[in-house]
Amino acid sequence: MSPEPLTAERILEATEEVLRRHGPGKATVVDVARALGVSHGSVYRHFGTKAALREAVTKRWLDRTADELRHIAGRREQSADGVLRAWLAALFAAKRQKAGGDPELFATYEVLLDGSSGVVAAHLADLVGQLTVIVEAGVARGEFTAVPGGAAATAEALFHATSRFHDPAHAPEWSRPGIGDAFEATVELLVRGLTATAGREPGRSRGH
Amino acid sequence: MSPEPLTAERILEATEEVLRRHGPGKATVVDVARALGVSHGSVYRHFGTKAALREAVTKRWLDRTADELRHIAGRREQSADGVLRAWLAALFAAKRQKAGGDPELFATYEVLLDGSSGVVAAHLADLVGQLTVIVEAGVARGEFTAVPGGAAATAEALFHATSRFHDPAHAPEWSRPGIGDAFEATVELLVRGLTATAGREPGRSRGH
DNA sequence: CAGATGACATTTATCAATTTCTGTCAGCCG
DNA sequence: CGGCTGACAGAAATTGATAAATGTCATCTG
Repeated sequence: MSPEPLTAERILEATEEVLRRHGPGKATVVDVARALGVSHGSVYRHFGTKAALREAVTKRWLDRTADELRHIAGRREQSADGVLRAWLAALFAAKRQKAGGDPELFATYEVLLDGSSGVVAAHLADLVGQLTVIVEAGVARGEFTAVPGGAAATAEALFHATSRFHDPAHAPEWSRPGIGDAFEATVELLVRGLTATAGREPGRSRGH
Repeated sequence: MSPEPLTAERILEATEEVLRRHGPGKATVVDVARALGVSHGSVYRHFGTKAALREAVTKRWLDRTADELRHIAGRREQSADGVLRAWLAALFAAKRQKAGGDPELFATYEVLLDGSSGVVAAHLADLVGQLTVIVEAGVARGEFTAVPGGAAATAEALFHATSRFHDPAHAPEWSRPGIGDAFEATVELLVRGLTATAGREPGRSRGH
């Protein structure tokens, strides 16, 4: 009655399916076990806790996006400006697609996200790391000027400055009409800031 | 037994006090009435609904910050760069102070905020309006270059790009050690983008 | 004996009964 | 007569008893 061996991978697939069917609130590990035709005790052999199972399935979901972006960040044949724009656009597009394509599943993962802070932190660190690579490449070419604090601080600033276009908390805005223009405007402003002439005095005039 | 006439203002003060005492979940309009020594029917004479009362008290709270900032936005004796930096720093400082000074009360208003979407929208529009004034002044002086879309679109981009430092959703991060540097880095990047040489080609190189 | 099972204790969710709160309004009071 | 009251109906929150889920582990099975 067990055609294939019970592997972590199969459990994760079944979990995704159960989550898609029942939603985050009503998906139990008994449901997952039933979908696989095994007892729930067997699931606990692979994932010691329900939270661990949810985190694993969340990680998988996040990694899919991160891997998609990684190869853009690695491009060297293009101007840093172009790579940065492409990467940010791809990030926005990926998130928008996930939110717009299957809203219920997206809502499910939104719930899962704030139960797996460690996984999310790692994901965000990964993305900021990719941005850091892009910024460093741009600085090396003399195209970009990093802010005081270096490429890592610059990447973090870029990431947070664009959070309206990738943070799930802002997902409701992504279907608004002017959002594409707002994205363009923000990216334009940030790219201008990065490509500002290096020799110029950064302007540290204090506020009051 | 009624020393002063029952005015909307007195009700709002009592409501703030009750909210501070009981928190948003357990603050009832009967509590507010009792604090004022009147029946709850009298409160309903001034605020037709509990939601209206909560919105009014929320508006008061938000307006305090907005008014503080308004006079900074109006400064003309200073460089636009300086005004912008001062305004953003004041916004961040005000929010940080509210969140750090009385965390429980801040949490209370956080709950209130997502029950009064209209009031919040108006508040955000007000702040973006102030930023627009600053950007317009900078453009008029030849200090700033707006992004395609004009001063309003630029102001909106600035506002969203700095949301990590004023959106209550990010309040937990405001007590982290490096947050001041992160703020400086972000503002630096944005100001550079605004003050970028007007003659330069904005760089519309497409991603892929 | 590696891997799965299902009975079990403990925690967490569900549901209906009961209480409390919101919002209205006819009447009271100064 | 303008402003306040308090009894009331319907809506929402609380409670406590019941059911279901999580996580453990001695036992079984191939």
